[in-house]
Parts: sequence; structure tokens; C-alpha cells
Amino acid sequence: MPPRYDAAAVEPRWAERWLERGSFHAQVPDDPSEAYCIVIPPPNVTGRLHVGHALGRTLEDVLIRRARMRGQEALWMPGMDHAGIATQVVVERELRKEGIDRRELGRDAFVARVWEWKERYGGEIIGQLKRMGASLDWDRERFTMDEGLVRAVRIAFVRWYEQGLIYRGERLVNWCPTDQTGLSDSEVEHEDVDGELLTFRYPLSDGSGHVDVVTTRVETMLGDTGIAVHPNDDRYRDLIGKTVRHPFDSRDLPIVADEVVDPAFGTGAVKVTPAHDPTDFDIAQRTGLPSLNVLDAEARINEHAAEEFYGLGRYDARQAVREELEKLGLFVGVEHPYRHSVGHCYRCHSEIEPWLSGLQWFVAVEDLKRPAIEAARDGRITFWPQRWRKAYVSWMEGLRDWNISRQLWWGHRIPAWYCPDGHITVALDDPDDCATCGSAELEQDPDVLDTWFSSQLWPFSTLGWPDDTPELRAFYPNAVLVTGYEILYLWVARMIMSGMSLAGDIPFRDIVIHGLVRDGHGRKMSKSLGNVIDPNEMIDLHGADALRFSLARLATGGQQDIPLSVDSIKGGRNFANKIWNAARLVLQEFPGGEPELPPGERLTAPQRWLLARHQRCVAEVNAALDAFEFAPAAQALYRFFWSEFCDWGLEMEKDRLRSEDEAVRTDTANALAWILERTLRLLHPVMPFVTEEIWQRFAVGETIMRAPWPEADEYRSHGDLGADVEAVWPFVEELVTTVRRFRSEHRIAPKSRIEIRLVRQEGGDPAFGSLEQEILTLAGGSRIELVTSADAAGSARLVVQGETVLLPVGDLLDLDVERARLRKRLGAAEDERGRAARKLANPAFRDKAPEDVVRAEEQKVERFEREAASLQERLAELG
RNA sequence: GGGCGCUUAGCUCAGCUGGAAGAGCGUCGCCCUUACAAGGCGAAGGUCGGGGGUUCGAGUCCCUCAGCGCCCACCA
Repeated sequence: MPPRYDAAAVEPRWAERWLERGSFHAQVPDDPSEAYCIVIPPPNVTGRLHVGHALGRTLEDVLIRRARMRGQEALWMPGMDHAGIATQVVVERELRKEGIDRRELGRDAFVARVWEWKERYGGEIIGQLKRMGASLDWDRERFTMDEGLVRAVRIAFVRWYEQGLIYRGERLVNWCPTDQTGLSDSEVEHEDVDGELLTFRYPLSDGSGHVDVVTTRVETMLGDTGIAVHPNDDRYRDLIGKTVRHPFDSRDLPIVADEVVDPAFGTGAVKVTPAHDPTDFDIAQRTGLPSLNVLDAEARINEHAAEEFYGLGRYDARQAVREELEKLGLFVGVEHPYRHSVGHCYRCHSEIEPWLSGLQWFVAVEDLKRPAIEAARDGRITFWPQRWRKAYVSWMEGLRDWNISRQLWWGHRIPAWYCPDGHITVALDDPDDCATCGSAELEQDPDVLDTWFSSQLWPFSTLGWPDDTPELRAFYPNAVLVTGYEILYLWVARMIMSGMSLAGDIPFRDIVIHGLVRDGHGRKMSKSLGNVIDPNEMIDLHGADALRFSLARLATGGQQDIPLSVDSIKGGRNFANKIWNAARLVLQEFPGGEPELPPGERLTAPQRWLLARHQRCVAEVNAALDAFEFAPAAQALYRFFWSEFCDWGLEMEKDRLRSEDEAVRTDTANALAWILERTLRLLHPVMPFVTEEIWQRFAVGETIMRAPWPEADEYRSHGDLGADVEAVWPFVEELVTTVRRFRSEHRIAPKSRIEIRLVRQEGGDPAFGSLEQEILTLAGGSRIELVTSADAAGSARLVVQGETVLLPVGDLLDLDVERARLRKRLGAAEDERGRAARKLANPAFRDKAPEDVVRAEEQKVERFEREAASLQERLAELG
């Protein structure tokens, strides 16, 4: 074994071997309680693994690998999402480079090109997942547009349509003029921008006056069809029913009353543009105002508007309309900058144009959301951390119908056909004739479904739904869903609704929400900042284990975001190297094979102590993972392995490991190997590669992946074995540290050994138990003597847990340093004593605090009093 | 306009049901001690954002103020 762990050599080998051996494949268990399933949030085919993916996949793999080691059939379902808009845009861009517009190509040829592209470049992320060691069951890989899922989507659509949950209607949609499609409300991102709030004037048709209105998008006045005021607004009450005249095309616009108008905002009169504003659309619905759509699909002014503005883009039109108003003397004023919220496309970031784009398909959510809210409320579904439940519930309560039509070519085409008479046929299989009139002239709806319509089915469609497959029976509901909060609404909420409605049960029992990965200073990673951490590069540099461990260690539930720096990944690499080297030490003496823990009476004190600490680590890791707290689990592993096993345990056992006495040597090697092997299993879900590589030398099984997971119960007795050592451990640890500190302060060479004398308390056992030899090893001592206080003269004096320790170091003692050291200690001891004494002086404290707390304070006073006295005596001695 | 989160050591963060302030990184000093210098040992560094309250006791619970961040929302 080389002294440096070489992740680059080890990891690819195991990544390949695990796949060859089918180690990630899950069988369908007979007993459903043995089934454990997580579905991967399907990454976009266009995607590449970024650190956010790496985080989520690491957490999932930790859960899956642990479940697998616990003997469950752990299925981690892999797959990808066809990602409608995202993919179409990428391929369109490719085509444009070749000088081709998709419309020239035609729909079928374009879709064929996308498939071609998908086969060639899509799924880069899969290779990255494999490098990460993600134990996905690749035999079951799915794609949201594969044959089975196409069928699932159709059935879902048809079933909801028949239940009246899917309907077609004319509504305003969130239109992206760049991507040329409508979007659901969740796909619109609102951002504050500096715009202007412009006031202009509509003259009354009868010439008796005018009405002023305010707007941030003055070009939409071309599509105004009315003016709305609050019914109780005295300023305008008399105008209701009158009309104003449109300055550009002389239309007469009625003045109507509507409650939504806020008299306190602007002028209290609202221009109504039903075709380009959701609020106005609603007002028009209530008041019967007509709609006038003045924008085309690219957000240019169309032929419905006044002639002089034809063909202008929306921003040019904004300027042009304003200038015209100024010329006509109708411009009143402008507030600039005016900060207000504007919707943007979540894919391309263009400003969204609310737009009346004809008939669209919608999912009616009212009946779907009720059970989905209930499931979160009654605990069938649990959110981790819990606060997300509230966010989910309140979002669900405000949820409005979901627009599922997308004016794209890449995606699941809507299974609805129209005959010339306008009858709608919705069918599972492509129909030959109209279900209403029998006409054979059918045309399928040109639109496709929202990408999220198919991904909402993912937890059950991948398992074979709608068929009643063994997989579906065993693995549905899934155990856990792990995802970032950014798609809680876009995806998670919809899976719950569709799962309960279509698959008849909640899709998963636990939802683990993790934060967004940011750079080491909490900034968003972006190319322009140059702070992007590419998981691939990190794996090249430090290994997948290093990346995984670092991510797990940072994955705390409390905070919203997760700061990741190259340095923190380096920490993970160092840890892998530490594990490697500890194994190297043990393996120098351990011959390989399965270690056998020597019987209790043959275990040394440090070994028993290590067992107790190992037991504690097992309990901590399990408790943390049961609560989906990955950072504390990683922390517990790190502390146990590095501080306890290596820094204290191995240092104490090193000599015995190389003992002349073969029996001692064998027992020590076995005991350490045993603990190490169990710890490797605990570490394995987080750091699969290095643990597998080392484990191969210990155990007899084929892979650590199936080695039994250490459970807290089975180790409880080991804590008892170490109880005697634990009792003296605080003293031992402080003694060693205190002597080391003394040596460091006095610059005593590491090689020189010093005698340690403990002033024996009357009649007591030595406070260090049986750890005499270990103390000498750790503190660099030559021997330990038990003495009486009469022997104190001439020695340096330390106080450990109130006990006096003498170090007869003779000339090595620098008197100035020693006086300074003693004064510092004395000061600290007096502070401590004072603090405890003050507490005790408070009668209320003695009265009301629990007995053991009071006793602890009393002991503290005693102890620091003794320490102070002892140090003072010595100081006096030194003069 | 609602809602949520954060504010603890130079940096990034842990601190469960309230009982003597922690980690990693960074800094300083000493060590290449035959597992590991990607290491070991030791050290320095904190009025736990401000104010008020509850309590014998508050980083921890309550109120309030301030700053930062996020989510949701049809004030044109």
C-alpha cells in the first residue's frame, strides 16, 4: 500500500467492477417491507452534472447504500427527463448554426433531429453519475419519453380528462416571446426591475373632461378596451357608464366599476387591457369588456392596433406610444425609476408577456390539492427539515389551475384531436374518427404537454404504472425523495397530487429538502464570477469520495444554502488519505481476512475504550441518518475516526501492535482490524471507493456493499466493556494534554522523556486506571510515580482535574516561563472558582436548581480551590 | 403585502428538549517520532447582531429593533 491514497487509480476500477458485477441491481423482494426505493430526480438530457446534482445524488446514495447494507432491496431508479423547452432550445440553436430554422425543417424532421441529438450528446450526466459512484440500478434506466412513459402520460391525461380534471379553456397565458411558448405560473420567475410608472390621459368621448391612468407598460394601451374604477370612488362615480375615446383609433372605451381597483393607487382609474394583463382579464370577464390582442407571438404590435405602430417590438412600441401621447398632449407625467416586479422566463430569462393565445389545456387543481395537503398535514408525508411542510401547504392552498399546453414540438403531444365541427376526441390510442360525429377528418392538437406533466408521474411510471407490476407493488410508495427546494413546487407538489390521484397512494413517505450549493463565501456560482466548482474537475483533482464526504459534511438542514469551496473538498481528500493510512498501519500486522474480536478479558483498556467510542459513533450515525441529518453523521464519523481512532487509539496501541509477544501482537491486530472493518462499513455509504478498496483486505465477502450495516443495538455491550476506561478518561486526556502543553511551553525536546509524579489522594486508586503505559507513550514520560505531597519541592507543578502532578524536570525548567505559566493557570482557576462560588452564594440557586447541578458547582469550587492553593504554593516557592 | 431563514473565533459553519462556548480551514510555535507533512503536538482568537423580558440560570425560550438572504402575491 503506497503512503498516499491514490483515488484516481482506485475509483475508476471499482466504478467499473461494481457495474460488471451488477452490484447496484435490486431484485423485487417477496416481502414488501424489504423494499426501499428512491427515484432520481431525472436530470435534463441536455444537462451536465453540477455540484447541486452532486449534492443531491450523494445524499441519495448514502441512503440507498445504507438501506442495501441493512439487507433491504434498495432500488435507486435512474433516468432522464426530456426537458421540453430546454432541449428544444439547444437543438434549435444547433440548427441555427447550420442556417436552418426549425419551421423550414418541419415538425417530424425536427423531432427526429432532437432524438438524434439526444442519442448522441444527451446523458453526459450518466457518465458523471457513474464516476461519482452513484449506485443507481442502470438495468432499469428510464426516459420520460420512452415507450412505457409515453403510455403512462397518455393514460394519465385521458383519465384526468374523463374525470373532468383536465379541460380546455381560453385564458391569459404567461407567454415567452423568445421560446415562443406559454408557461405555467411556476415557471415564471418574478424579479424587481427599475421601470417607469407613466401617467397619461384619456379624453372622455363627450368632450366633458378626461380620465388619467397610470401604467408601467404604456404600449399595452393599444389594446385597452375599457377603464375601471372602484364603485365607491367619489371622484369617478359619475363617470361610470360613460366612455373615453382612444386617441389612436377612436374606439370608445367604457368606464366600468370593479372592486379590485385600489382607489389609493395611482389615479384610482385603471386602464383595462384584457388580452395583456391577468388582472384586466379578470375585470373584463366580470364586466363584459371585450379583449383586444395587440401583440403577436414575438411580442410585436400586430394589425389589431393603430396602424402607425404595426410591427414594432414591444420596447420600441413603448417608446413610440409615449412620444405620440406627448405630441397629443395626453402625456401627464412619469415616475422614474419605478421599482416593480416583472415576470421572467425560467429558462431564457426573457420578460414574460401575459398573452391571450387561444385555447389551452389546464389541469383543475381544486380536487387534486386537497388530499395532497392532507397527506402532509396528517404525517403520511414528512418534510425534512419540517419547516418546508408549511411552505408546501401554504403554496398548495393558493394554487391555481395548471396550464399544461406548450407551444413546442419536443415533448408529449397532447392526445386530443379535433374534427372540422370542433368536437374534441381525447383518446389513449390515436383515433381514426371523431368520437362525437364520426368524422374521419381529425387533426391532433399541435401542442405538447408541460415537461412537468410527465415528470410528475416519475415515482410510479418508472415502476411500470399503469400496469400492476411487481415493481410497482413492492417499491411504491417510494421511501424518500431528495431534492433542492427550488423544485418543491414545480415538481414535488405535483408528484404528490398525481401520485395520490393516479397511483392511489402518496408517492413517498419522506421528503428531504437540501439547500443550494454556493461558493465558499456563500455567493451563487456563476461563470462570470469564476467561482464555479465543476464536480468532474474536483473528482479529477481529489476523488469522488472527497467530493462526496465534503458535500455530506456541509449538508446541514438549518441553513438555506451550502457553501462549498475547493478547500473543503481538500478536507475530504485528506480524510480519505487518513483512512487509507490508518488501514496501512493496521494491515502491517494484520494478515488479512475477517478480523476476530478477542474476548473481553483479553482486550486492553484502550481497546475497550475504542469499542465504547465506536459504539457511540454507530449510535450517532444511525440517529443522524434516521433524521436525514447528513452533516452530523459525517461529523460523527470524522471525529471518531480521526480524533479517537487515530490520534488517541492507534497512538496508544501502536507499541502493542509491534510487540515481541506474538499473542499480544495478534490480539491487538485483530482488535484494531475489527474496529476498523466495522468503521469502514459505517463510512461506506459516504465514501464508497476508499472503503471498498480497504475492505477487500479484511473481509471475506465479495463487496462491502452487502456487508451488514452496523446497528446501534448490537454494539451497546461494547460501550459497557469500555465503561471502566471511560470513567478515568477525562483525567487521562487532561493529564496527557497538560504535560504536552508544559513540554511545549518549556521547549522540552520531544525525544527527552520526563518522569511524571502524581500526588496520591489519601487512600484513593490512581486516577488514571490501568492506562499507565499509555500515558507515558502519549505524554513522552519515562515513568509514573505515586508520591506524597512532601515530595513536591523542586518539581514543576501541574494540576489536572484538581489533582496535583509533579514533573521533576530539573534544569529544563525555565523559571520565568514557569512563573508566567503558573500565574495564568492560577488566574483561570480563580475565575472558575469565583464563578461557581457566586452561583452557590445565591440562595435561590441552591433552592431551585436540581440537586446534581448544585453538587457539580460545589465540586467545582472545591476542585479549583485546591488547584489555586497548589499553584499559589508553588509560586511562593519560586519567589 | 404576506411568509420563511440567517446574524456564534479572521473565513465557512455546528451547537438536540435552557445548566462551565465547539469543528474545519486560516494564523503562530515546535516536530520529516518507521501509518499518514494531504501528518503529529501545542497555542492564540468569541461582551454568541442591539435592546428588553421569562428563569436560580439564556447562544438556547418570549417580545422588539437592525442588517442580510430567500419564497410566495393579479397594486395597474
